[in-house]
Amino acid sequence: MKNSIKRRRKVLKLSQEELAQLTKVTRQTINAIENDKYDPSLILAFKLAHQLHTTVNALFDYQENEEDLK
Amino acid sequence: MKNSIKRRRKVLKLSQEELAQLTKVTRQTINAIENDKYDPSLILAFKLAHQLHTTVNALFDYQENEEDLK
DNA sequence: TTTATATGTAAAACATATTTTACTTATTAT
DNA sequence: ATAATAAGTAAAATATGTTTTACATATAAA
Repeated sequence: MKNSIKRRRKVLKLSQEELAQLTKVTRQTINAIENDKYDPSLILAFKLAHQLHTTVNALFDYQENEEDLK
Repeated sequence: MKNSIKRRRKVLKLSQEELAQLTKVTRQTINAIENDKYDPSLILAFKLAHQLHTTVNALFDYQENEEDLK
């Protein structure tokens, strides 16, 4: 699932490390999610949306044909 | 994290089994999530929101003080 | 009141998300 | 050009989410 974390993070002039601290995960987690290694947990998605001043639905680009994925 | 899946599912007169099939998970997964055993993955949260005609943010009740949870 | 459908629950196996540690490359500032 | 900060990546360990199988209870229909 695509997301606009990197773009929105840069708008707010935050480093991966700073966003990691704000959401209480490691920098590697932020990096992996920005680079589509895996999707975050639901609660981390909410924290990211909150810190980036948006909603989960706006931050993540869910496509109908992702129906088969977990 | 609380959610309003059961309530919204009943509005649409769907059984847990039917919602499970629509979102391509097992009935036990729906049951566990409705009864707050664990939170769904992000992609399942999107599928549930979609089938229940709502958004992830509206379906799940994220609270700021859940900051410490994963 | 028996039968069918729906819901609650549990353990083991399996899949995915996150941390930790560590090293590398890229970008920015001095 | 060197130093500092930021970003990309990876393997192993741990945590969490999902399936499978199975059984129990509750609710609705015949």
